[in-house]
Amino acid sequence: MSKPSLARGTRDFGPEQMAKRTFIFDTIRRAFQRYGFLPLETPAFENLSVLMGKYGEEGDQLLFKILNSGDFSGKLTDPDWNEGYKALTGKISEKGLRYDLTVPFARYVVMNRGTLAMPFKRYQIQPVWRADRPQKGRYREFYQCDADVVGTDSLLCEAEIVMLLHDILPALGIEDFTIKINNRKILTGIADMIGAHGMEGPLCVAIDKLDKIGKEKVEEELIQRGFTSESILKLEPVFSLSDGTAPFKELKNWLSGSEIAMKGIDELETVWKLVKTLGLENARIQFDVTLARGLSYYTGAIFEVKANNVQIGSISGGGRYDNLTGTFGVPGISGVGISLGVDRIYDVMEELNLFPESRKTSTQVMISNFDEEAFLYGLSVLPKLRNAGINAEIYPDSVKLKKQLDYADRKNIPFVILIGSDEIQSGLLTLKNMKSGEQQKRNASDIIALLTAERS
RNA sequence: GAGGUUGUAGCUCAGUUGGUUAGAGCGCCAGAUUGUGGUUCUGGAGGUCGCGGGUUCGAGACCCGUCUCCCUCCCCA
Repeated sequence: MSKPSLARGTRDFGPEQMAKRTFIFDTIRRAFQRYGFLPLETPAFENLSVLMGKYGEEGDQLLFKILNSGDFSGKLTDPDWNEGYKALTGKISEKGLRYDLTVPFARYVVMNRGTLAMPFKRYQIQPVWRADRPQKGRYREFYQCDADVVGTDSLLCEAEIVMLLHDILPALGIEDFTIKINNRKILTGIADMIGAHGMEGPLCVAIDKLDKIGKEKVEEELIQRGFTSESILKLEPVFSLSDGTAPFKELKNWLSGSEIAMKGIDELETVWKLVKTLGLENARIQFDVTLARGLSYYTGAIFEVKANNVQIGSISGGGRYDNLTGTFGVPGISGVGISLGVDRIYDVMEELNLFPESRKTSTQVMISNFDEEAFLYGLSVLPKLRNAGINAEIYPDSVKLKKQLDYADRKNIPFVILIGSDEIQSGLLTLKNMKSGEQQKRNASDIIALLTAERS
């Protein structure tokens, strides 16, 4: 016999936590549906050929791989063992747990492109798995809520994502948040402008840390990553720009020589305009050149949402990807989407005390079980309550009333029906209000009417 | 994957330089109360001290390994 334990980075969710999580899921799902997204679910695991190479090298490493079933090592030869673990992995594992919902979605779109009404809008709420080291707000199994549109380049999609976030987060009580937006094309243009063509990857990683470690440290890191001091000098405008409120003009002057950067700026300006046209006042959107995060497949807009005044990383992220389906052989389908992290939103709401006070119980009334005769009588009342739409249960054992009331108390059941010989004889049951302690004698249909009224 | 930190009852934690039988609060169970929960009082149960090895006459404490929690880096929801 061994002590039970949870796998690293995983958690159980008890009834109380589930009530809160369900509240989040329901709020998000309702919003997704209101914007015309349709539901989709995909398998927990996929063939590794689908997942590998989509998230960069780092991502490949964080994929949970599933060992082939059966005699996975039978066909291995001595050279296989000496080729290193990466080559070996390919020979003993063909499947992996999904790392996000976007790539499985792209796979689905490619496999079903003939039958989908394009542009196709889908939402998907499922867990994903990542084999990284757990930390605050970071788990190895967590839920993502994704909404994506594929099959259109329209920047309305980006604007709608902004709207969607402005619907969902306040509905959850998160009023103080910032949607940071950047565009991959601008980053590409910057890399070109400073004479570091194709190096936007490392550039992004370093720049992204600006607000965390400061300008000097960023410059140090850039040198370490192989940028020339000349390039870094040319990068100067980025630092002065980063906290401006309407930096597009400056940015245009600086990057006028880069066609691709100008296109990126233009795209962002359009998004800003569309958001305004959609009637959103005081949008919590902020352009941030230093926002460089994003999985390797992003090509246009990049989003990241931060809840302010909390010690938790971003609660949402997303962006536009032009060639994700291309990696499955079907190019030319552009997509854009957003992903909300339920587990982090939960942590934020917990930290800010934002969960509405909800009834911790689902049972509204419990019938006591005094003795055999009363039990049988109770069984005849129970279905009447349930048929009337009242959540009801009967205590299953004939034990001391004290114990039964204690159970009701602990389960936060607001009403108890006491049935004994008196009640059976008169047909008037004792309805006890557990909060006030008061009791009244009523017949079954009166009780149903009372409880129904109580519920609303 | 690199570095740091933590682990003692169901929970939160004490436990002296290594020394008898490892403690407290809360919770749990039972009784006070044979038809009445929360409050109170009384009593009780509950520990391979994360796991494995080592040092020692003797280890919860010291050493090594390992797992886990939390944190920093990397990266991300």
